[in-house]
Amino acid sequence: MPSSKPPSSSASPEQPGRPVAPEAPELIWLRPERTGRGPKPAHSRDSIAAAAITIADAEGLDAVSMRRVAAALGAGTMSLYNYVPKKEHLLDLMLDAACGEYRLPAEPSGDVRADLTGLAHEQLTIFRRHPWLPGLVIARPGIGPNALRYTDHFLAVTAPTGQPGGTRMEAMAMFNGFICQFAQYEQSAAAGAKWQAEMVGYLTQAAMSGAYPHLARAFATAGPPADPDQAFERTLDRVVLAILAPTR
Amino acid sequence: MPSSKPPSSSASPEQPGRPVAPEAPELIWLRPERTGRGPKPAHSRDSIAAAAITIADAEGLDAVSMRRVAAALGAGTMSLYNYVPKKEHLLDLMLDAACGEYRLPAEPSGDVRADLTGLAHEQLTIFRRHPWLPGLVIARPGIGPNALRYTDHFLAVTAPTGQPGGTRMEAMAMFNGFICQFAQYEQSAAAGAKWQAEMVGYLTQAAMSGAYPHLARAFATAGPPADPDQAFERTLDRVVLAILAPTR
DNA sequence: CTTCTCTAGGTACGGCGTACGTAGAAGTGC
DNA sequence: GCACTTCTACGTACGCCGTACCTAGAGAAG
Repeated sequence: MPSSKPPSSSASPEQPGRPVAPEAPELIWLRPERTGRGPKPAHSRDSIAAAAITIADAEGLDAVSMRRVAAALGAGTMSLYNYVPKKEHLLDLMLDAACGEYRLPAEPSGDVRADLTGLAHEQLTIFRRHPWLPGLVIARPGIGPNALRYTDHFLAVTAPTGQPGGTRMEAMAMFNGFICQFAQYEQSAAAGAKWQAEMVGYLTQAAMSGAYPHLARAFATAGPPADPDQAFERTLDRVVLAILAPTR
Repeated sequence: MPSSKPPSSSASPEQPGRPVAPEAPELIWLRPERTGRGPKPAHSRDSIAAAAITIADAEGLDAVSMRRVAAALGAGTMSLYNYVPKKEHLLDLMLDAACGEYRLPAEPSGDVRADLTGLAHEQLTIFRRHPWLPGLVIARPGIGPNALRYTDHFLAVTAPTGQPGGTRMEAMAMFNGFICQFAQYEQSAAAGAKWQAEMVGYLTQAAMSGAYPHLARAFATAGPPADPDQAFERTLDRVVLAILAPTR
């Protein structure tokens, strides 16, 4: 990072007499964390993200409110807005901080299939540690420095396929989407036995009603509830296969 | 639907002297819409869902609040709670009502690949009509009668693969997940030119910083912005391929 | 007819995101 | 050194949210 200025925005000349903020960028990653003027901030983006993640891990994403996070930091509610102009940005910080937990090898091994499988397991591990994370990954682009490091790694891993960059980005979206979905399914399964039982009862009733013959057959021919880990491996295999397949 | 009672819940004998609700089911589809006693309701689940969908289409899912929906129906806020015990259930109704928009052929053609491709396009069309829908589909199981009709159809379409029911359900999750993700990406792209420009600027800056060499190379070798429709077809092809592939 | 259940709807509570204003700390330019 | 500028901290307040709880009254069941 040689220059501290965001590349000088040559588009709007900016009248010199107007000291007002030129238009603060919407993207939090374009806002400098510190400008150097004024009193030293008592907190950092990292500590804020860490506090928010602690709350989310313990009580879910809904429990993460500006008030809660500020209180956890020992700050006044509105002080938080000096660091995080909108709550949306707080989620961005959480997402990127979580992406910082990836343990990525410096170089891909060259075995694309093995690298992707390993990456998927790493991702699932992190998702299990932070149950709220899949929801964020699905909802937001994921663009902070740590997320970019992940993206870069994925591109490195898939480079041997010879596919163009855009295609590999699409593949990454598919890959991430699958893992998010699996993690969320796993959570909802673990969530409530009572709710689960209710749903199973409802579904079998629906299947037996005759209105959904194929669903009924699928239920009838289903064996034991199927090990989730096996289902993950099985479907991951197919996703990787789709990624490795040559583009039509 | 021969019996109006949810299959008699043989588990809890239910003391006859207690007139209190036995434990209302959490699942809205297990609650009868009408019991027959008392005054006739002024609204129906369908009309409520329709009102909510109208609001969501026009102003986004965040604009759908119990107050807004009730007002749109000309009802008092709290009256809505007679039909929809929790807001969560309102979302369930919306999701299922939207699933009712599928135009599904009575029988699959037998060409699995063609059927899946057609289904994907139908789904994308509906998602484009209801931008809030992918978010719901990703977040919730989708279990109402119309959603089950969709599930049944998917199982029918994929029956010729000879895969067991569970595997085909996993395939459906992958299939839906991909289309949701694409639809959401499409929306965010269409959302704001200014935000878009900001992000492109940030990303190119990041790529040029040297910290993300593979990302930089992908940027450098990228041609024109790539037609989204083509990207959809391309990735859909791979998803279908993954679905058709034999399980390891 | 009596009784009991259901519906409509108002009021109120606690929590949310955040606009706005004030007070004071820490750098900058003369 | 000093005024000026710019930043931080934080309290107050507004409008919205989901929804618990309560009162009336409609209408089927006995």
